[in-house]
Amino acid sequence: MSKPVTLQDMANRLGISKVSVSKALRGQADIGKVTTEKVLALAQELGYRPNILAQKLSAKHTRTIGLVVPKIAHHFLTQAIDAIYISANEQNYEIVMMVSEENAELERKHIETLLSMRVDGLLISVTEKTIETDIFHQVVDSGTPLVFFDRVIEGQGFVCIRSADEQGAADLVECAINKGYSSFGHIGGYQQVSISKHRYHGFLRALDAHGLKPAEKHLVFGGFSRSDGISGLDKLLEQDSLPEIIFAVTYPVALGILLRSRELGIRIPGDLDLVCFGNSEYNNLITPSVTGINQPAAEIGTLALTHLLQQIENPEKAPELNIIVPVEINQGRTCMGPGKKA
Amino acid sequence: MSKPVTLQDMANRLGISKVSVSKALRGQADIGKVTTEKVLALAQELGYRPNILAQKLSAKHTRTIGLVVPKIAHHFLTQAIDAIYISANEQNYEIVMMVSEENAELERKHIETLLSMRVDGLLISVTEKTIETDIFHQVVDSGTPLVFFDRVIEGQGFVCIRSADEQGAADLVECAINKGYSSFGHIGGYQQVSISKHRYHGFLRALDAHGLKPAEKHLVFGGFSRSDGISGLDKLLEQDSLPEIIFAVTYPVALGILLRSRELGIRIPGDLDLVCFGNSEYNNLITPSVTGINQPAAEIGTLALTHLLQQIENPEKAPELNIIVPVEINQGRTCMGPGKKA
DNA sequence: ATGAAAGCGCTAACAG
DNA sequence: CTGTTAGCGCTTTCAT
Repeated sequence: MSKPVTLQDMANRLGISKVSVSKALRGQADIGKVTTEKVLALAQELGYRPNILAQKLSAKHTRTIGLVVPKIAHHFLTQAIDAIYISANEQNYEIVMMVSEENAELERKHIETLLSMRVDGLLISVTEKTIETDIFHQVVDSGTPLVFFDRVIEGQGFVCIRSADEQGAADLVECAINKGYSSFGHIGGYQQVSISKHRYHGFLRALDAHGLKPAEKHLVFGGFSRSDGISGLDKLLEQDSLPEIIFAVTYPVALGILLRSRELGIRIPGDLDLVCFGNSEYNNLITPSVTGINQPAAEIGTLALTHLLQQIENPEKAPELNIIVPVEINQGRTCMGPGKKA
Repeated sequence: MSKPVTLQDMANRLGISKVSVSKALRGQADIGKVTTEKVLALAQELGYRPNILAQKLSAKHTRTIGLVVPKIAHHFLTQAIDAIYISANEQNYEIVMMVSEENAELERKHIETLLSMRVDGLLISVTEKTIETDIFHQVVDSGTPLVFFDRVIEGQGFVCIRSADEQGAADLVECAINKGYSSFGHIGGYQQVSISKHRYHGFLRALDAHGLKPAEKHLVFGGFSRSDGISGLDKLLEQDSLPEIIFAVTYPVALGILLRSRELGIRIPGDLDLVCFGNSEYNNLITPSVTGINQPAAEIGTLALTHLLQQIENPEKAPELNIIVPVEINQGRTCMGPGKKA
């Protein structure tokens, strides 16, 4: 209930000026040893805590970086966030994270707030519905460094760090082709989102390289979550036939497919096979484990932070940069070859 | 690169005082309609963003609450954090989250920082190693409302919101007893942490009620993560016999046990059965699904925030309060009765 | 309806 | 070595 102790309070008690107190506290060389010690002792005694708000207000930078993510209960993001927090802590930066809840308007609002907080830079993974990009340009134009990670916005001059979505998808599909599959379906994400587009393109590219083509009716597009996998499979089932194998845009979507197929008595693998982009720490405990892609989430998070800090310390405006981190296939049991059961 | 626009800048442009600008921006009634409109238009044009630091510095409260968690890649916490963020957003509060990484010193440092930021209140889930509690008392004594959730500190006058750890554990063990088990082991957490103690006590209570007692050699205590489950099972295996069933203190520990047993060719269920406190969204996809406890993570998070805000708005010092949210058993396939395979 | 003055707590610049 | 002055950007009196 008591008001926090201020520099002035301490100055009064010691009969010196608050500037001296401030200097002593920060160990500046130009203050007498005795004075410094007296100040330190009093600070200790009174439980003095500097007001960071005031410190930041009078400083040029805040050593705070804003982090905007679409959600946190998401395996990739959770890991990336974790890594970002840990490295920020090492570098003595604070993170202020805001959750956009896959809502583009909220995302915008959060960015405004973060700018109002005068963060030194912004780390953003966009929502699955983000279309307008003017706010991001505003950010950069106003001189605040910005780095996108995972869900990025490419071709507009930004710095982006992401998984090798297209290549990974292509490799995965190629791997399935080599096992003998020829009829592919895709349950994909909204096409305005970079990762959806890349993964879909990788899928098409690999098929094309083998003279294959997916049937229109075997393509479904929606969101990234389990429920989208469920509804995606339902949509596929409205058609007169199923593909041999489905490529799901995310791991949660694959799980949705798994769950729904189980409810409907469709055997995976066997009746229908499955690969997806992504993985989870639980995958090797799941039956069947899904054949998918490991994304280096922590690495991407750390890399994004590193590049952001670099921009912050190096105030020239960064040119467009696209860093694409390679991914690897994780062999599960949902892609064993056409018709084969695990 | 351009300096942010300030009230003064706008005042100069309009030839009025910055006070008027400030008032107009906030829609105070005592400013002329035309002036207000001119101000609003200019603000729009210039992309004015209030400096939140300055606003907070001159305000009594910051509408910011500090959140300290031991980690984020943890099913319960992820969900609780998510809920906290969402309700805070609804109430127009900002969350500043810091991750203590299960490190008591870092936890302390983060709390200091948060106090220095003049957060209006603190939400804390302690590390698995937190022993010293003086810092928490300092917080409360200094008049900053504090609410513990999940991993709480009881009996020291704090406000705590947690799952019914003891009752849940007792119910779970009771349920196993009713299925015919009589030989129980426990892979538990450090006993200074509230949830470890409660779950262990519930375990003992249920056994005791049926005249049962665990063998010393079947009790292992450590941390809360998968690796602790692995090493815990290894320790148990050094003994001359295994219990029929193990009660694991957390879901990750149970997974560790599952993984290790699989490596060693110990069948679960069958050779060894298993129950645990906790669950995950993947549990019904895992083989075998673990019989465990559903914790209302979102509810606990929201409740914690609600109580904190209540304290913030109601400045009397809150008396000790322990809210215990009931949990429920989730039937999996690792506790089907002694000797039965799933 | 508008603004001058003072203050939030701290730091940088410059004197003494 | 220590202190004065000024300023960070905003809000709250309190006059006018």
